[in-house]
Amino acid sequence: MDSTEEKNNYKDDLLLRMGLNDNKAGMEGLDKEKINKIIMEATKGSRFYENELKKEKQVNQRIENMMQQKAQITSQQLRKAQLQVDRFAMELEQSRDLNNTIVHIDMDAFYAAVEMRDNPELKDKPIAVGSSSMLSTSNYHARRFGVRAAMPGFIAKRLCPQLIIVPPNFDKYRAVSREVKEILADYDPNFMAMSLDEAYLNITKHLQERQNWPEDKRKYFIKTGNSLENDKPGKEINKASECERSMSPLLFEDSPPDLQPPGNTFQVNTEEQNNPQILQNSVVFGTSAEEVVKEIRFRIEQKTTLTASAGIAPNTMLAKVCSDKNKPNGQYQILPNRQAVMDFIKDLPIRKVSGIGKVTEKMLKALGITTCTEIYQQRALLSLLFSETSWHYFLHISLGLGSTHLARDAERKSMSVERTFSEISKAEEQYSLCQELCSELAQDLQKEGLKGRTVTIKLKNVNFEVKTRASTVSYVVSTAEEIFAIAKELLKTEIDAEFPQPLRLRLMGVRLSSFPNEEDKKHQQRSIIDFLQAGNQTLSATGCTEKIDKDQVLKPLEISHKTSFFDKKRSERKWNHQDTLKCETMSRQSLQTSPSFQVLKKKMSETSETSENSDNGQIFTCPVCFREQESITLEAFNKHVDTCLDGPSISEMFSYSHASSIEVNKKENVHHSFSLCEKQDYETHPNKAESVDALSKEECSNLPSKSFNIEHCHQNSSCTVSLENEDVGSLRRQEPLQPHLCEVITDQALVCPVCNLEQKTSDLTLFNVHVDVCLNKSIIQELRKDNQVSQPKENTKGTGNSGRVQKTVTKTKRSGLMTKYSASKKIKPNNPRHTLDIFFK
DNA sequence: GCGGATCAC
DNA sequence: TATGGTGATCCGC
Repeated sequence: MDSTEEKNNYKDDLLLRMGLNDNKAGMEGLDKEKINKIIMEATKGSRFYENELKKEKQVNQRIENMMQQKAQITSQQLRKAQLQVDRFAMELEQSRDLNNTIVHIDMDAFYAAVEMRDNPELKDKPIAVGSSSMLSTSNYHARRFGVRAAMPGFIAKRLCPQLIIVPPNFDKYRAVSREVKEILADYDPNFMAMSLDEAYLNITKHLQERQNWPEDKRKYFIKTGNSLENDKPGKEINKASECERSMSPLLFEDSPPDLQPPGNTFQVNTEEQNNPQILQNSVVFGTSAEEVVKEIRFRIEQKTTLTASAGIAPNTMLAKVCSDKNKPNGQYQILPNRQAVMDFIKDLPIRKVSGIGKVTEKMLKALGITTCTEIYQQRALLSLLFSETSWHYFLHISLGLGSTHLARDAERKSMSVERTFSEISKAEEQYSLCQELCSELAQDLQKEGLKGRTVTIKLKNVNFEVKTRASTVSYVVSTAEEIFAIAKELLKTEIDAEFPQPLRLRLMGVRLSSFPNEEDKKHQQRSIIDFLQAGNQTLSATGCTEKIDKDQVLKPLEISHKTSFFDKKRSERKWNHQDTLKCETMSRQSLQTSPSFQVLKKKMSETSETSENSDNGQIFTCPVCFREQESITLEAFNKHVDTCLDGPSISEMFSYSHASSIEVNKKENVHHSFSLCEKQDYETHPNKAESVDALSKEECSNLPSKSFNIEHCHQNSSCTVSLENEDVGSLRRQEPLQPHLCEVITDQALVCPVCNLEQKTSDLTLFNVHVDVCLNKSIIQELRKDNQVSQPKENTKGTGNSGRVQKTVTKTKRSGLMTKYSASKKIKPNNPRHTLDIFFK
């Protein structure tokens, strides 16, 4: 969103009593005091407020610590630091690069502006986009009442009872954004979009080329209607212009007139003011950077009827600050010479700089620093009080330095889903919710073909306290079931830790990270060959040799060369399935010989030789699921193959949810991860979307689609599911999430060698995941105790943790572990995404 | 690698 | 009645 005003949201005013806000209270609006009073009344005593106070105290503590540290600094240390910092500053100065022209474009009150454009009724009214619980943005009219982005709608309503809150239409914003993007690409095909309404351009090259452009190429006709396209230079457009400014749906009365750029009405440059004929209905833009940006803004407004603000400077940091200076509907340039830069920087409040937030501002303020000049004056001190990264950053700012090139879109590092809801305290509902989030995440991951090794859950309780818990495994995961298997364990730990009190949650999130990087991927390519060469031994260890030959393993590879990404994914899944079927009859390994135990033993003893195996660190491709396995050891790889053969989480889902099926409310239990059956059913019977676990055994077998048969069901939820031949075909066509056949043996009790607890699950995958997670936990605990990881885990567990283990057992017995998967509470779609960056990618 | 914090949008 | 979702990064373990 735009403007630094919004950065200083009401909380700052309220809790931190920050400096002046540039709210120009008109007759119609409210003054600052009134605004604060109303906000305070609405917020005081709330859990949210209490948490804000708590956070504020933490920040104050941090500042106090810093001040103590400062007090201990000797003048000698300071002098020494001064020399060091100045040396670095000198280097920075020498590397100063003023040769690039960077532009930052920022749409004015974007979402609100779009809504006003498309609904004239809203034009003269205060509006905001969002919901009663959170606003994304407000128009300038509403801002006069103190209504800001990131403010809950219900408080905004108290500030401004006439406020109209419009629910967001992201599809529309994306479409408008795309139009803007098309224009931007003309000036820099590699422009960098920060969100739907913000982007950086490097127009250096464009400027060079433009110097030789004839006037014709810089000429645009003015239109006032919006029916015709006016996006190409020299194209004739409809009727003559009225004042362009009136086209804007925004109200700009509070925009400082002296700051309006001279070309605000696009009155063009002097050259063609001499040509009245052209002035009638067209404009010619000059060749300077300023003219280019005017042209961009002109074209944006012509095309979308929306206004943008812009900043022009030698680097991104400055350009960003500039675009805020003459907002809305204005632009500002810092000329590319050192003096101009330093003049601009001189009194610039540090808070205006992107990257300096509320907390940093407050910390620096405690050191008497509010402007960039003051940063420079205190540079030696800062180098002693802050990390190297931080003081380097501060020094850059104080010298007016920033990026002079736009970074290529970096590879994604994580993907997540989170949701806020009204309180959920029942464990079953929490698991169920977690499962849904995992499904959503898996869908998103699939769209980008991502797999990762670290699963993180995020929990926020009703007091707004946030916790994250992560677990990293040695293999990549991507399906809902795989992710949930890990997330569930993390959640369980938290639930258990709070027992007998419930976790009272208001938000839950799931994130996947540790995606293999390019290096890893190359490695994987090689490893396929390695696998084929060395694979026979590997396979024989799993007893799979005779089932899979090299041709079969090669198939997906060949396909991948010829077909699209999605086709490739599809075929991978087909192959997964076929391979699984081939291995279906394979005899199960007994737990004792299961490779996961070998890995476990090795990890536990951790004695000396990390690698007696020559395959250490190699990456294999699993012959069953055909996913690359970045295994540390052959055993780990074997373990994976093992679990793959065991067929993962469908069975787990089934056993997990089926136990509760009797009590489950069918209607609400709409989309659990029982994708095999559910999806099948979905295709042919769209309105019969109840998940299978909501149905009894009899109902199951009576399902019209007959996608599966349950051969037997114990009371303790053990089921054996088999697919008939024709169903296999249809499943393949439909790309099931988990194309594994599954068989569940429940009578066998598995005892985790780490926590010593009996695991009620019979699914080996699930069990292995548990052991994995458990092991991670215990290693961490071990490390925290500052011990060498050498004692057997049983001992470890016996000491500090026994109480909790016991408790867990109790709880496990109580709930039978087969936690009910009743439907989660209806989640209020409180606030949809604000920014969907995928659009620009 | 983990978890809390900060920041941007 | 009621205070968001996504992604990145940094720091101190």
